[in-house]
Amino acid sequence: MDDQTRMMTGLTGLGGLAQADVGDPDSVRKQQSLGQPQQDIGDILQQIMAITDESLDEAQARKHALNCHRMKPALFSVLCEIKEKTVLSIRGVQEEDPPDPQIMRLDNMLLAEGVSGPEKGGGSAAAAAAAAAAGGSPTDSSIEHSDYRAKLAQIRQIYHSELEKYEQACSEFTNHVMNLLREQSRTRPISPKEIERMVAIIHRKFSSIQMQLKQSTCEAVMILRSRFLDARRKRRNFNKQATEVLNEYFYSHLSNPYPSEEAKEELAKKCGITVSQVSNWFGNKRIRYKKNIGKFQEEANLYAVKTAVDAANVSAQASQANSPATPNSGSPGSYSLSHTGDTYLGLRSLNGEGLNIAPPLQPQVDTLHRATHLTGGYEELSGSGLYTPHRLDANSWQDTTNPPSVTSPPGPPGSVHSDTSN
DNA sequence: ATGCATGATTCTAA
DNA sequence: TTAGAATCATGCAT
Repeated sequence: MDDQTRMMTGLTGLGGLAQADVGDPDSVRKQQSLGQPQQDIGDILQQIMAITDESLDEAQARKHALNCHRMKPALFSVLCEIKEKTVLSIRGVQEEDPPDPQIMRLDNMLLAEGVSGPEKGGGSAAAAAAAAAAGGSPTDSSIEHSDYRAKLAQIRQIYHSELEKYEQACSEFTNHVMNLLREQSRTRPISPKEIERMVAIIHRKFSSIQMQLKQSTCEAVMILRSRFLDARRKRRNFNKQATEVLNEYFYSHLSNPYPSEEAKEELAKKCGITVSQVSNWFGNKRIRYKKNIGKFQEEANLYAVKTAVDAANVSAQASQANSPATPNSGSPGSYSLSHTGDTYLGLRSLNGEGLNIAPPLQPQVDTLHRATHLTGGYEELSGSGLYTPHRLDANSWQDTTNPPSVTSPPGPPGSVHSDTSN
């Protein structure tokens, strides 16, 4: 502060000199003549030296005298006006900038991710949904989810503490500058508008720092998301029960393994997975089955027998109950929703003789048929009158590249069951 | 470490 | 939009 005061005093001293010269026609003339300027500069330097020799009290007194000069406010106000009209008006045009779209984007994103919003915001809910959609067993996903939330909370905490720091630093700096300018406004013309502008400039500088913080926070969240919620990374095998349910459906609908939306929903519910996962599973299953029927033969046999037994049990129960109701209603292996007729129609159209089977029975029939052929057993079932032992070549979905029927697999030795029914 | 199994994604065609 | 096909990335058994 001492230096400043001294400097200002020095400046006022110079100002005093200048003022002494103003309006003196002689001085102008003097400067025009050669040799005179050096003389003046010498004088000024001498005076400066004299100022530095002044005591602090003297300087203070001079400053005070200047501050109390009756013309000072008027003079400063005029000078401020001139300043406004010249320098500041040039800059003023570009100063009223609209809210930065970049920072708005970042804000929105942080809000969506639950970083900048309320504590238990939509971000974690979105994360939960994403984690659930990513699949895996519920336990696993909940573990992953809590881990994800912990990390997100960490990011959030860092973000907020940094933001607070920036805001504090910003307000501190602003206050400091404002005080400084107010102090200086006593010794040089500074309009309140100018202070305002200075504050705005400071805020802009700090907001650009804030943007960097927001940007890096967004990046951190993105990385976290991709690491924790990227489904590919998080692939978990479905549990045994789910796979069993899906396989059961697949092999019992082998002639047309395209579950309807309702069936998919039911399967998803049963397996504790999403509908899209069911779709993925069937997509993968169909293509892999088709590519290598031989490899899936054993599995097909297994599920065929299993479903056939179930079906037989259900039929037996139904007949025992002497009820005309649909035989598979309420059975664990039944998918009544899916029997909307597509398979049935397919069977009818492809089987020249026409089948006299009610649609809900078709899967069991399908399975029974296959079981009969594949295992060489269950002949008693095939002759039960429920089913006519013609191979129903309804599984045309396999036709494109491979021999069509499950009952006549191309590869495996030992299973030379040619489709005699054809 | 390696190879196979498997769920998910992406691209294409219908 | 959906299924098929290819591919990726991970899980798991060896």
